[in-house]
Amino acid sequence: MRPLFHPATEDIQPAAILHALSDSSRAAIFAKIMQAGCVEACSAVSAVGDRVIPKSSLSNHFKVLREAGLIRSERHGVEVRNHSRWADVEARFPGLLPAIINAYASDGGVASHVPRTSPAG
Amino acid sequence: MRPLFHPATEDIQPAAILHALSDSSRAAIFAKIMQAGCVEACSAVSAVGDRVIPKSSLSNHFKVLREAGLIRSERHGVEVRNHSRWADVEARFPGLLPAIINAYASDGGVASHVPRTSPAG
DNA sequence: TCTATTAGTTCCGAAGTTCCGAACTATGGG
DNA sequence: CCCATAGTTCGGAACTTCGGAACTAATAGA
Repeated sequence: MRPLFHPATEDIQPAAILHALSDSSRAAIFAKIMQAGCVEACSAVSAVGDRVIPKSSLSNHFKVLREAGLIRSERHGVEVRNHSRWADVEARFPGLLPAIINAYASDGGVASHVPRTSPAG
Repeated sequence: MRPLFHPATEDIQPAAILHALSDSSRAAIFAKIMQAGCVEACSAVSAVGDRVIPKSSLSNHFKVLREAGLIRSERHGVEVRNHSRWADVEARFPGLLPAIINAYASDGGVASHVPRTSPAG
C-alpha cells in the first residue's frame, strides 16, 4: 500500500475542488466529514442517502477528495481517519467552500443542514 | 438543428455548475463571456490560452455551460450569441459564482482579471 | 436559383474516466 | 498462525470526452 498523497496548501487547484465536489456523493461525504467533527472513518460513510456505495467506489471517492486537498487522511491502526482541510482551502480560496456547501444546502440536496460557518478543522 | 435547451432558474443544479466550471477551458470561456459584456459568438473563443480548441469541442463546451444554466445562447442569423446568466445563478446560489471566479483568478490561472462584482447581464 | 462562405451542430471512433465486484494488503486479536 | 476488519488495487464493463469529417442553416453574390 503506497502512502497517501496530499497536495500542499499552495498546490490546491480550483478545478480539482470543483471536480471533486461536482459529484453529489462526494459533496455529501465531505459535508458529513465536516459535521462529524472533522474526523470520520471511511466505513462510517457506507451509504449516501438511500444509496449504498461499494467499498471500492468509496475508496476512490476519498482518494479524489484527498488529492483535491479537501481532506487529510491518516492511518490509525486498521482504519483511516479523515479530517477536513477546510482551513487550508479557506486560506487559499476564501469563500469558495462556504459558497459551494451553501449552494448544495439551499438546493435542499444531499448536503443539507451543513454548518454555514467554518467548523473547527 | 434542434432548439437550444436552457434550464429554468429554479432547475439549476449546484453539481452541474461545479461540473461545468471544473474544466479550466470552460471556466476561461465563461470568464471571457462575462468580460466581453456578456455577449460573445462561439467563434470569438477559438482558443484558450495557447491552445486551439476544435469547433466540435467548443460546441460541446458551450452546450455544457448552457445546460448547467450558466449561459443563455441565442441564434442571431448565422451566429450564436452567448449571454451570461450570472443574475439567475446569483439569485439561486448567492456568492457561488464570485467565489469560483475569484478562486480561479487568485490561482493566477485561466480566468484572471475577472470582475469581482456582478456584471450587467 | 445556384454556389460559396461562414457559423455552428451532429456523428462516430478513439481515448480516457468512473463504477464496482473480486482479489489483495495491512493491522489487530486470540 | 488464523481469522476478522478496514481499506486499496485490479480489471472489465459502462459511460464520458475529444476531435475530425460530414452535415445543417443563414446569408451574400452572380
